[in-house]
Amino acid sequence: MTTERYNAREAEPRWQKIWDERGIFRTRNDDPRPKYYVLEMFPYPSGRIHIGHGRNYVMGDVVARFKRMKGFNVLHPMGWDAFGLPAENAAIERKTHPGKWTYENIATMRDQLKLLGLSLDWSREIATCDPEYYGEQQRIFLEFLKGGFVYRRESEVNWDPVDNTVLANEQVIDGRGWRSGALVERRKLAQWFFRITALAQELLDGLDTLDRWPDKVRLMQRNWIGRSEGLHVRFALENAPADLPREIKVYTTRPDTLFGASFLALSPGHPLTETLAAGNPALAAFVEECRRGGTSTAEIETQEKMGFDTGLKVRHPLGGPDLPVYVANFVLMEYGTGAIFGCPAHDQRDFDFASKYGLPITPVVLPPDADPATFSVADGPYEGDGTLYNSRFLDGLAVPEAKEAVAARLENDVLGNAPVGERTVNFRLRDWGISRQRYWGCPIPIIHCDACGPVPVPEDQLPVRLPDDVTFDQPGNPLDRHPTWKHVDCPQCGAPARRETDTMDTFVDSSWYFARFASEPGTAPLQKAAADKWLPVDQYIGGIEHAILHLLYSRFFIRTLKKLGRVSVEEPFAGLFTQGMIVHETYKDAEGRWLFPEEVERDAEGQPVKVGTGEPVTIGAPEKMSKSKKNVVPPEIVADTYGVDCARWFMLADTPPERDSEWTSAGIEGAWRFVQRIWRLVGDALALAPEDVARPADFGSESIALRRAAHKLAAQVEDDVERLRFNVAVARVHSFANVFGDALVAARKGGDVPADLAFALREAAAFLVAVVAPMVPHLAEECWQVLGAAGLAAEARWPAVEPALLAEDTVTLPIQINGKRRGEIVVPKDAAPGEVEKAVLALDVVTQALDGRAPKRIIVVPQRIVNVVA
RNA sequence: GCGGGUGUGGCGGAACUGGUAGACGCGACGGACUCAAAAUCCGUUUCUGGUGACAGAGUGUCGGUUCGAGUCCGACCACCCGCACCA
Repeated sequence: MTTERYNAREAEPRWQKIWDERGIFRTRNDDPRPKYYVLEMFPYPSGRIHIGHGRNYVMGDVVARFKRMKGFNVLHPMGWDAFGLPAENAAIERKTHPGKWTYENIATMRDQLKLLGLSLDWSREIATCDPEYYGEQQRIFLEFLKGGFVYRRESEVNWDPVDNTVLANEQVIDGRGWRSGALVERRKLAQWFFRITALAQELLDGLDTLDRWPDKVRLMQRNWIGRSEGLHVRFALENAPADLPREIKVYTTRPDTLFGASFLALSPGHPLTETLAAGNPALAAFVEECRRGGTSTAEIETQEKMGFDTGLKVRHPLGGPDLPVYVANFVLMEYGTGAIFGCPAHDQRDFDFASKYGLPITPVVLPPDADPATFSVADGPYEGDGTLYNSRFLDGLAVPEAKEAVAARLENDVLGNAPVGERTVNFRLRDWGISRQRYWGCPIPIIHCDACGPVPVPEDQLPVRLPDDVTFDQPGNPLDRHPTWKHVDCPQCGAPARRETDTMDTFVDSSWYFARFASEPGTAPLQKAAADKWLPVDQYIGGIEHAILHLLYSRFFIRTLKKLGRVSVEEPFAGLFTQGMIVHETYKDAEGRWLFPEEVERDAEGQPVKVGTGEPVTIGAPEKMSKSKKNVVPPEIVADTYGVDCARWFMLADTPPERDSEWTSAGIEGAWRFVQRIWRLVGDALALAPEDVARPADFGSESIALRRAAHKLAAQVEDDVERLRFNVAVARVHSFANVFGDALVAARKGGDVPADLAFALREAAAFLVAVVAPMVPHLAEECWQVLGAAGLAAEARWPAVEPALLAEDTVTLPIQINGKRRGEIVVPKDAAPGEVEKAVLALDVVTQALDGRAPKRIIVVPQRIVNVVA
């Protein structure tokens, strides 16, 4: 059989052009079919993509194409997360404009994505740096402001004193500015915040409804939100001067350990600390020392507990001894009330602190089965459950009961004119600071007036556009030093005022873009009807690195938009999938310089050497593809040598999609062989059954066997793709190809092909092509055409499976003797267990094993297995 | 430190709610076709012993539940990820 090779390089652009010309991936909102919204996290236009970026787009594309075949009206859009710092860096380094750089990158990357043959509706493409998009975002900001979801307060930033600029956290390396190398300072600036904490409980509860999210991501969000239940306890200050407050409020989740308290500690940022420090240079110096303490994780981890005794004392609320008040470096201002009581016997941090400063360590919780006479915490605190002792009225109570007893008691005690204790729910989640002292972002639509304060930009003046005439030759924010941009009159009183020069965190841009895709091109960016039609996204696909921030912010955004009546859904993403990365070996030459994969070849002995020079090359472990390590594969090279269908097939095969997958030349060659094999199988089938045949009434056994395999394939792959188990789907296609290939060999040997077999062969070919169409769409079109099928494979329906062909009438049961497999037996599918038992006992292996004795027991699991216990 | 996950041939990995471990692919080896090569096709490929039919062992380690465990339970080891002084 001679069939010409499938020429991907020629076919792929041809079919892409046809798809494009016929606009078959354009989605209409008035299409009456049920909707399905597939979305891959949109990319940042950083320059060029490599093949590693392609994996999630290909996965999403398989889902999109599959769902179209299943009869859904599919929305599968693409856009650009186009604001952000790299554009400003590029502007500085290349003396270009961030917008120009960004749009050039978008053009390049759009072409690269198109090369992959993705079934995207490009008519809905957006870039977040488009004034139409960010103008709507400014409108949303003002609505949030009106609704009480935005506020302004002082907050610390990283300040580079040499470059005179604010640094993002990732620009601070070992406490120094990444560009200047100067020691970074903490400075307070007035900044805008989204009140995400107001929705903390809702966002937590909502996780329970997201049953198509990975448990891992839900857990990460749950921990991030960090709900805890505890008590606010007000401690009365004993010997405080008149100008100080009368009390200190602490938050605790362990009120049961109150009798074990030996000190109170304030955060260095606590208002009382600041008041005290104002009159106490030694304390002021201590606070300063705490503040200098590094911000990096390693530094915090190793930082020693430090305290400063204020000399103040507080009264114990339950009548215990008075407690000293310290300022301590390990107490966070941002969590709880910024003040704690320390119980060294039952908390590691308090234990460390008390040990260092010689404070009493009194155990009050006795572990189960411990002897109160001998139990000691000298070696370390006990943080587990147990029974209270050394605790007066709490003695003998279990920890939860003791918590309850203290809460009940303190709620009724009064200090001043309020209860001493108050039950509180606390969250780790902080409000979302969105102010960025940057140019390339969405301007915050506010005008600052000396008389009126911050005033919203009036609706008819939106969008507040970024000025184009900016320079990056000096440090700092170009918006701030622009000669005219920020000087405007106050919309309220008309007096000269200043624009807000901060722009929004780019996480704001990505918190609603999926809603923008819902409205048709050329219409308002956020339309309720359109958003309600399409949201939530049915299948969202992206990297695990966005498990918390992007996904949590988007959830917050959609919930808030719902409260403001802009959308009707509460959750943006009904289904979430986090795909693994593509990794690749790394190569270094003798001087330790990184090499591109195409610069490396194998010499006669199979040793890796540098192309041309033959010098030896060291191969490093597979790592995430990255420009800096040069272990990248450009999509163009793959497309030219093998075709993108091979790349798509490779990215779906073998490795489960949630795991990292290694790109290898052997792997892509295997994909290439299989793509050719499908083409050959279809050609061979057509050679044997050139004419379209009507469905015969009866089928011979070979035809039935082949049809069974084909129908089973369609049913199984459907199930696999629904569950995003692409690697398993690929394996099933391979298996079927083996069965199909055998059937073709047999048919060729058999001489004339009868009508029933001809039908079965053509059907098998059509099923195979349809089933692989979502994965290798160009090849599928080519096969579809030679099969003479109507229309495009991209518009075909998923094969209709005949249930009768899936049902087997006999079943092969393995026979175990004492749990070891010793044979098998073929029985009718619905054979009665008694019948099976009788047949099994007659088997040679069984009679030999029993040797005349009666079996102790026989377990017959219908349609599964038989186990004879001898 | 806390939380979560993973561990199966030379490699990537299959195995539905406890029921034939190793599907499928890669690699390797042998063979066919060919003047030769490429391509393609066929066969073998968990380990150990045996020419062989076959026997034994085997899913990180140790133990348990069960007629039966990769799957469930307990303890441990290794690696990966997230959070990290959150009171």
